[in-house]
Amino acid sequence: MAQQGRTRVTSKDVARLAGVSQSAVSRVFTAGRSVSPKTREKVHACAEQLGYRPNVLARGLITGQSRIIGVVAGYLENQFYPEAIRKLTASLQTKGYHTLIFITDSKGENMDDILSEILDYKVDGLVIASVTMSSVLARRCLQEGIPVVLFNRAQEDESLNAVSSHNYHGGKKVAEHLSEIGCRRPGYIAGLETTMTQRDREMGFINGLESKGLAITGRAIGNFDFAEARLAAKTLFGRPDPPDCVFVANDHMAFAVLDTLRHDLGLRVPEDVCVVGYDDVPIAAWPSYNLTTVRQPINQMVEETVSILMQAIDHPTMERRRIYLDGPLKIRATTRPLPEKQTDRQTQRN
Amino acid sequence: MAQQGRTRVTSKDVARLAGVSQSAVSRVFTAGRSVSPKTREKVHACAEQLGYRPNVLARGLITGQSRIIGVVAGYLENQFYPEAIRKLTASLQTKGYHTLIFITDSKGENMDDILSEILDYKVDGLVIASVTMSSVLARRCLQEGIPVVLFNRAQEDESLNAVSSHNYHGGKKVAEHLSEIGCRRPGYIAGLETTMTQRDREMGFINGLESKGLAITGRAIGNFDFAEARLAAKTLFGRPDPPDCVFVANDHMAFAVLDTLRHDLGLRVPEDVCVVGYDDVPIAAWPSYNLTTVRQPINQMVEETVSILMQAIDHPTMERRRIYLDGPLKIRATTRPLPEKQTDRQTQRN
DNA sequence: TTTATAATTGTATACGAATGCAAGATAATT
DNA sequence: AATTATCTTGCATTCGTATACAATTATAAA
Repeated sequence: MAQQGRTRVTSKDVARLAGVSQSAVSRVFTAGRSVSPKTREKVHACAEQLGYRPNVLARGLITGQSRIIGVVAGYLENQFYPEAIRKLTASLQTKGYHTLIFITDSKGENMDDILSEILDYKVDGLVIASVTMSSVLARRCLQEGIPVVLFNRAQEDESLNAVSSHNYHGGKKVAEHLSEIGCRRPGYIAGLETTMTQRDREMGFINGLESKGLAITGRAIGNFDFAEARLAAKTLFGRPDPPDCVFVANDHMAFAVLDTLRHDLGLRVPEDVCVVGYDDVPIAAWPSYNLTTVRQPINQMVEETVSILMQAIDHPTMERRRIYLDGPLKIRATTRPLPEKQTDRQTQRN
Repeated sequence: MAQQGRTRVTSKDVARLAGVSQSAVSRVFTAGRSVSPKTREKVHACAEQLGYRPNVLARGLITGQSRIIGVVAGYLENQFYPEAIRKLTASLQTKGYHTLIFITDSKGENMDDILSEILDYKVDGLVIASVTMSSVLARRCLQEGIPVVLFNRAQEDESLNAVSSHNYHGGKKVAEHLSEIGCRRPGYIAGLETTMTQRDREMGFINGLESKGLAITGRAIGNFDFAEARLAAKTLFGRPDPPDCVFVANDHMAFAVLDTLRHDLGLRVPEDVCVVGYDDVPIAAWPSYNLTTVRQPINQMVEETVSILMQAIDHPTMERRRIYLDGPLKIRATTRPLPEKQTDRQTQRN
């Protein structure tokens, strides 16, 4: 009774109208099948007249391909993710795929349930952005032959494909830049400690500093959250002998830090403190922030992700791939320009 | 050959293992079917062992319900939409539905093609955010019995459900507030002229001003775009006798306007110019902006949207509903506080 | 214990489209 | 014109699950 209004037009209806068999209609709508021009034309006309389009779900039942890619994300407050999802969706659309979105809470607690639901849809592939999945689930995907790509998160699990920027290099570049412009007391505001993204960025930063004879003088945890990052900034800069610069694990937190430095603590950026973020989301270029940051090569990342998915779908035996893309440091106005007389400062240090 | 790796577990496999019929297995996984406790338990155990879960697509073929809701959006730069999508997805997830996302370019040019693709998935419902759809497509949805909800966009097409905030009221509130704090030369920066959202906000603003004896003294077009809004602000405030306040058709543009006023034109907000936006996205509360704005009751909007969808799915004959929700004006720091001696200014005006 | 009633189960079929196969129609070859 | 090779086409079956129907079993009533 709930179906009353529906006028489901099927291939049979078209076939009847066109005076051909159902399989003829099917062939007209399947690329690479041989159909005579005459039949093709007739079927197309009838299909148009009835408003017929093949039922993707029924087709998927036969071909075993749903042409759906699952995308798991939480944490959409960080502009990086909507941006990534948009580009991913757009790119997949051109390949004839569509994205089924699954939202986890930021912590990714319900991740496993969510993923079970995804598998119910027999997705052809899976992109996981910014949340952890249990290795049990990972194994299930492998077993079911569903390609998985971890996006913007490296993972211990060696069996999964992954695409991310080279976080270690990025962190190192930040260290070198801050050193060059004469900063001597670097601070660090960390993201979620459980993520590799966080750890790699910090390690790169620490090692980069070390090679310049520097070390982190203060550290606080922002967990990739705006409000927590504000608190972290207050803590870090509230004590005596605060840092003269700070690397914040991503842009989203860096905005919070900038706001806190300027509006709550009355510090000037970059005169009193230099700030560097990571991601280069569009907001970073807005005049209010004009943030120096490491750019994530998001277009390439999306491209690689799609490319891996397509290949893995065609060749299930493909060995897993891990791609790390380098992004440039985009220098804007939250760090000082290279000083001419840097040596003055250098000597001061001794 | 592409299927090699897959171990598709079907209800038949479970049935065989459990020593029951396929239909028994089906009944165990279909709510409200009568199965003996013994069978249920046995089937559950076997299903678990094999890792079986019903194929949603195959199920959908029979029941005519895909449990997929299509969501069409473009313009994800505006934080309002990721936010809305997140809440919508989360809410639908709790009802056992999932969202298939379709991205249009901001102008919504490929809208009709996109929508055709959506219909191929036999979605149970459709949420359209911020883009226009042709009435041809609208009619097709109606004809196929697919409920459509326009989200945050009113539309001429009377046949479709719609949920949005009461843009006219919102615009009016802004006018009243600006008048109360003593502004006398209001400017307006418009969104996309083709949208009702834009028109309603402006009409409300104009009529609100009128009732206070005021009128718009300057107008420029930002088309809901950050860069265009910056240009609009430059134009509007670059000429002699510029406005002393400006209502910007949404927050996303308001940030651009604020940045331009402060960083390019050297104007102080709110001392020289007051600025009001629309949406109250999270960024509006960030210290750098601290924007006075009309709040969109996004939670209620999502709730209503889901509620309409669920009802329309259960009762296809339901008459279409249009919901306009009022949101409060959230006063922050881009408008002056109520002046004590407002009468001084009043007299100046004459 | 017998009969009436309800609960459970299996059988067979349908959903809508794709495809292997064999038959029929066309075109190419001699 | 006869023969062979190539296209097209329809028939029948399949994908994985739900469901109407009939058959069976368990339960309640007599």
